[in-house]
Amino acid sequence: MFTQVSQRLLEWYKDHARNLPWRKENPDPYAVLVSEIMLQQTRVETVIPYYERWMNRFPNLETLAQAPLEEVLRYWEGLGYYSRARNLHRTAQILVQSYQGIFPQELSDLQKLPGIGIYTAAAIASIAFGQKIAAVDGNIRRVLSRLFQITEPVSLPETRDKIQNLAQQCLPPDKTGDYNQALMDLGATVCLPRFPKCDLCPLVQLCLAYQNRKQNEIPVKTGKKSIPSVVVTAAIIEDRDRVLIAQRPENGLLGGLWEFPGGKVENGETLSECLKREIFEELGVLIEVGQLFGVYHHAYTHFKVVLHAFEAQIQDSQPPRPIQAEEIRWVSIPSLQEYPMGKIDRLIARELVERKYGNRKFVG
DNA sequence: CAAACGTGGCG
DNA sequence: TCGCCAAGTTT
Repeated sequence: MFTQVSQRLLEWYKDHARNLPWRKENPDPYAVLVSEIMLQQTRVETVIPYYERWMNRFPNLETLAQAPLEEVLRYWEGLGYYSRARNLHRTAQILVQSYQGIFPQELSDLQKLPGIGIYTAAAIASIAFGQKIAAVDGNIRRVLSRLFQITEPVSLPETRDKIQNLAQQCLPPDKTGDYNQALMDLGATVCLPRFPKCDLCPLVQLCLAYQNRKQNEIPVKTGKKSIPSVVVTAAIIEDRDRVLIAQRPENGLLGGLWEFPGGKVENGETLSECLKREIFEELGVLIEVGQLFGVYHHAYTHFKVVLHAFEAQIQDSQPPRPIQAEEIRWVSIPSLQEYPMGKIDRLIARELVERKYGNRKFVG
């Protein structure tokens, strides 16, 4: 049965492999690394344009290692999970400085690099170096849980171990990179989360879930907790043609990105009181809160936010200083585009440009 | 080891 | 509007 799986899979892959920009006859380990990191928790269609721009600007380990982190984050902006970009940058520097720019081929060595966990290490080792290792991602967990009719929740560590072992048992003697990618492509194009296309599946005759008509009930997921909602304020503080932005601490949400300063509304506070308090705590200055600039809704992975942005002016003889921020800077409105930002702050920055200069230039 | 960590698309 | 999902890693 295990041999059948890989044989049918590899046969199917010859005709049905997706044509993706990072897939080459002899894959460049760097290209595999970049694509794998970008693809973590992120759709292929989203990644492709980012990958193309990235490889154009940072075509190899050396250019990435030498680039300033700020520019790296700017190229990553919009992809989310920004620690991936920082870790990828650090990994490039480590490989250049400590490995003479040559990738280690062993799973355990790869996994020591920042941002490279068990899946990514296995993907690089198999795809770029032909190592005999199963790389098991979300797609493959879905495919194999159906194929072997695994009814325990796939989120459980024991279940993951079980699936990892099954994937390893199905591993062919060679072409392990193709095997791993074939399983992923099957999951992405045929063995879909909802309404799998079993009539197109090369493994349908082997699939236990299909035989028992359970393909729509597997994989089993555990219920998720509901996520909280928070209200926050932000200040657009202008001084002549400059606006004040703050850089978030390196670790944590949107780490290292720039934003319009502000923070969470507390117990029974008005929006205006909140903003004055936050700016005093963060920047050490008193402000006057002006007109409402806009209200923005956004959903992160583990909470929702409603952000109220206000225009504001400093009413203080002291200049602002970075108390909680990594750094603060007065910048011209057009230069806002050079600073990496999260979704909401980028939207505010763009609206600021439009209101100042009309819908002509500088946008995007 | 459960929780933190982004964003866009879809029903 | 809303929940769920998508090539995981780190703490």
